[in-house]
Amino acid sequence: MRKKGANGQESRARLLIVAASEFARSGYHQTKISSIVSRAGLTQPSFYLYFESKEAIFKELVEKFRTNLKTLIEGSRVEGGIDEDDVSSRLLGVLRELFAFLAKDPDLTQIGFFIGDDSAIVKAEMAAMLEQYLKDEQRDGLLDRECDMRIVAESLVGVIERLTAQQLLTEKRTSEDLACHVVNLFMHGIRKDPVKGFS
Amino acid sequence: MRKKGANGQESRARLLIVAASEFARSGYHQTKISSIVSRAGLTQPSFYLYFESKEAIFKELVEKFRTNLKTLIEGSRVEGGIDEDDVSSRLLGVLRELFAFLAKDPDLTQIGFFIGDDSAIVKAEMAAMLEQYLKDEQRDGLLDRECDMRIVAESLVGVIERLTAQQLLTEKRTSEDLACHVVNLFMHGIRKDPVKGFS
Amino acid sequence: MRKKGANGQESRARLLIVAASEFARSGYHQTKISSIVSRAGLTQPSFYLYFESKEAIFKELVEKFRTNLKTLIEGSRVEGGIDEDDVSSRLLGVLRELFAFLAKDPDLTQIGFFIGDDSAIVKAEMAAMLEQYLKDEQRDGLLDRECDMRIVAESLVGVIERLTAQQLLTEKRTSEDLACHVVNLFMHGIRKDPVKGFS
Amino acid sequence: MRKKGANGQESRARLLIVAASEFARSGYHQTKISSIVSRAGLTQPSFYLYFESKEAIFKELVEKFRTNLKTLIEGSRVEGGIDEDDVSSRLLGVLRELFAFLAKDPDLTQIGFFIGDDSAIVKAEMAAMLEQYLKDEQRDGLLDRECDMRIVAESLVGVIERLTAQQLLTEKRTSEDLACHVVNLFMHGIRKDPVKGFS
DNA sequence: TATGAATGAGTATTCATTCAT
DNA sequence: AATGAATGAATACTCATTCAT
Repeated sequence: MRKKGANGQESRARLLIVAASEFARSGYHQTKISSIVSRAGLTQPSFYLYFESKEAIFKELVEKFRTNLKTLIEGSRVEGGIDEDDVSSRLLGVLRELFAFLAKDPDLTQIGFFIGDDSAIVKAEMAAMLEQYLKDEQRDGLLDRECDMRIVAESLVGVIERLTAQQLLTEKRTSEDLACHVVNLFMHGIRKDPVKGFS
Repeated sequence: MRKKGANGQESRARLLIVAASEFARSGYHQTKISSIVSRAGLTQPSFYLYFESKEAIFKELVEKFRTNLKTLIEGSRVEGGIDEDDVSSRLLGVLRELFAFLAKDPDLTQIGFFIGDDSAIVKAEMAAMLEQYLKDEQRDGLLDRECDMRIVAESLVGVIERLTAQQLLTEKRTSEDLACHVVNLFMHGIRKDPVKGFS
Repeated sequence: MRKKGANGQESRARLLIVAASEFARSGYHQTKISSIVSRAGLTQPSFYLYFESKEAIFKELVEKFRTNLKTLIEGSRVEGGIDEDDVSSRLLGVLRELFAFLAKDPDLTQIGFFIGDDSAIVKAEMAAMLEQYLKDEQRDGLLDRECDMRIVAESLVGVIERLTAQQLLTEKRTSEDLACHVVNLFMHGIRKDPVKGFS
Repeated sequence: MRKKGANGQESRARLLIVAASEFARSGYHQTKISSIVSRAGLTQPSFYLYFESKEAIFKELVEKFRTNLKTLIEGSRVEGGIDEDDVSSRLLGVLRELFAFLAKDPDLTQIGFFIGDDSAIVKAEMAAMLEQYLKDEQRDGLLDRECDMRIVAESLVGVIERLTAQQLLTEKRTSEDLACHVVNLFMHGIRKDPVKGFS
């Protein structure tokens, strides 16, 4: 039987969870230490037992998001893309994983992908990664030679960004669902009568 | 001969311009009244001669953006879409106008489209408008029946959002250029060998 | 007719005076901004209208003391020492001026000579100055060749320091009085039967 | 074999030593309990096992200094002054002992003689003691009748104070050396051609 | 039209100290 | 003898806003 808060790591974890929720809802500046600690059942000085400053806990959350994302990307390079023998399937795999990742911890996604100052960097890295992927497929003759993959990659990031915020985090659509739609859109466009692969 | 700053409307206008620039660069909370007035060559009390509060001037800027946008959209319904007899051309017209609008006053775009709390509403309205347009074309048999135009419209907004922030406001690409690329992407996708109309 | 506090420079001056008094009585860390402003009839934010920080106002006071002292020393080199034709008289002149200076603004003396981190430097400079003066007189054959003027100068500073704190600032003795005693002590010592010049 | 720190008296002693070092270096207010205990290899609650408060441990150190000093003075009355048959030798003995005492435990000297609020009292007592001694010699006709021994004693304390801080604690001079210089200075002054006894 | 002067309300951070184990 | 966890109380500093002129 354990006393309330007798375990420091538990308190630290609670603070992280509550802080993520507060930052996600109100942003960095609006979020006050006092509300974090009160929701975590602690007092202000206790906060400084576990984190150097407000900035420190925020950075830790951002870093957590970025690390998770990096892990995902590195893992998917090896595993995700290779076993599929079809361009669309490969792209679908990539997007499915991305959306699934972004849906897993909404607060963290909000912070790392939308609120944090680093979110611009995160998206730039994501764009660069996608651009590389698209150019590889293009070089293999599997995608349209005429396309400017720079623009396509940026567009893809924009789509992911918006659908995540509007459909995924609001739970209107599943990551599976969104991935399919985006692949179709990007592969065939919306002209009449295209040959469909997924729907 | 007029005393320095003796014209109130001039001071008010200067404050609006400087405030737009500050808000665009630093966001709402980071921007201090003190820096706005000092850049405008006034003192703090003078600010309150023209605006009720910090929030008021910000809202006025946001409102200006929204009004401009509404004007654009209403104007383009009558004029823009009708004279073209080709779907792609019509979409191109719409996007060209949108990007041109977003490029015209970068500070205002930053505020109304990215910073303000209302930017979510603006984008939602834009998505709704585009969805309606796309559904109209779809009903006329000019676009793929299978497409979920809700998702397509949201994606289009995402693309506009990101390309505006990354390419348009940074002056890497022109609005014309971006409009072409987006139309191609959305009309044909990136599959190999699509029939192109614009590039 | 002037409203209370309508003059900014007056408020600033009042803050400086009150702060000097508080710092002198309680030291740097014990002195709170809140007590300074309340004694000056202002509120906390007003303090920051005139001074960057608590450290800044303290430094300004220290600097004021050091500047005053420097002015005194430079002035006395030209004027004070030259017209007297007797070693004792010259030393008396120097000490009289020093004590008079230290007695003039007790709070400032307390801060610059005893409390501030720089007080060590001030005293070291004073010791160096005195050492130079003594060595000059010694070179001219007017003081004992055997004396280590380094030690004498340090001792003199120690004496000034203590007599200032114990006798001068407590108003038990005048600067005139103290200067005489110190000159006698340093010139003749306390042995029986020395030839006296001042008493 | 003894467990690490299992001996309470050892921990207490360690705390005293570390605290003395910290207080001496940084002063009372700058010194934090947290740094004392961490340097002593303990935790904060353990501190309160041995001392009531921060003030308590500081006072204990001050008291230790004062007790040591009192012991010295009482001892020297009996021993130091009597066997010498020369005024200068007796004063030399007193100063030698004082400087030696002040040099023995620099941290403690720093605290008891310079930092603690009581240091003023300590010095006042020292001044009183010296004044008494000087007046005794004066009454016996061994020192100049004209001298105000109050001032001389205060001066002596000032000299001791400064030379201790500048020369003794910085190890530039030995206590023996300083005692000689001070005796010479106070006995003969710095006039040309005095009869010397020590140099 | 403009401003010099002033402030109310708020917020992150620090540190000595204690409780339960 | 020792500690992990927690806190009460205090303080420097910021900023939007107002008053009297």
